[in-house]
Amino acid sequence: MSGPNTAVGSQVNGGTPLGPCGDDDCGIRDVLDRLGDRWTVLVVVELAKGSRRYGELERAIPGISQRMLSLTTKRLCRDGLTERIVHPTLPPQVEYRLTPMGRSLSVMISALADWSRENKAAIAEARARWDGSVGTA
Amino acid sequence: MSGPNTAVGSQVNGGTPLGPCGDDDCGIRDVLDRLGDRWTVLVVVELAKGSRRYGELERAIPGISQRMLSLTTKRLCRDGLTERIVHPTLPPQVEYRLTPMGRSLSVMISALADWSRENKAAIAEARARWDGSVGTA
DNA sequence: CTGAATCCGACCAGATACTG
DNA sequence: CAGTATCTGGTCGGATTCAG
Repeated sequence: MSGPNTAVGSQVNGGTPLGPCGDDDCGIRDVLDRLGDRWTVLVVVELAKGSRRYGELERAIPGISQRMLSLTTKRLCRDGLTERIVHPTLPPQVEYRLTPMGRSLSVMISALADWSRENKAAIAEARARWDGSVGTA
Repeated sequence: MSGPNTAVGSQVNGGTPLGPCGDDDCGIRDVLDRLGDRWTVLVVVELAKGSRRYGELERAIPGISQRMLSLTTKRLCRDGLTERIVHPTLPPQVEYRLTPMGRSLSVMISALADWSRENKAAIAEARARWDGSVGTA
């Protein structure tokens, strides 16, 4: 997984050199603003397992408040990443599921999760080392 | 319900089914907390192009304050994603560069940037459609 | 059950001024 | 040039309450 690149001063991938727009961020922020919040990623991960109802999501994501779940699903729907299917039953049932675009995003998130797992220990170690040499003085 | 995931089996990727830990987020948050803030990603992207000095980063990332640049680089160093090389010259020069782990992260970010570019238009369109049907009434 | 609305605290981030 | 310290404000997120 480690970058096979040899030159530090060059790009790290061949497909997109991270900077085809020059100094611009090319809209990375657009995605990160969405992924940056506390819950969006977790909701996408849960929906990647299959369609879920409101209460199912609430129970599947410990700690999320109704407010944040509502806001998060609404934003995802707004951006075309999820669908909201209302079953006119009694009591009402609402089903959420990823759109094809949402599913493609979940692949990105999955890759990020892989990276996280692979490097979590190394990060924790580096952090401990830094804290030890700086904090203790 | 405790385990509704058993009968779903609709994962979107084969490598890692997004949920090998059951109900846990597997530390995705650890990465997202780092990537979530406004500047970390931009700094990593800039450093992916090559080593940079403090002032170079400041100029390359329009809008970043000295405070945030300082905090961001410090956090990246702490997590072992960047190195800080001090040249004992006059005036002092400090060079920042990605570590191998940082470079591997920049690959993830690059993939995310690719996704962003590919889907930005679709997101904007979906958002406009949603705003049009909901906001306008 | 599925939300929306409101209040409120916590944290992030910008501006500014100062130091080595 | 390369930071740090302090003040302040805007936004995110939680708890509660109300509604369809």
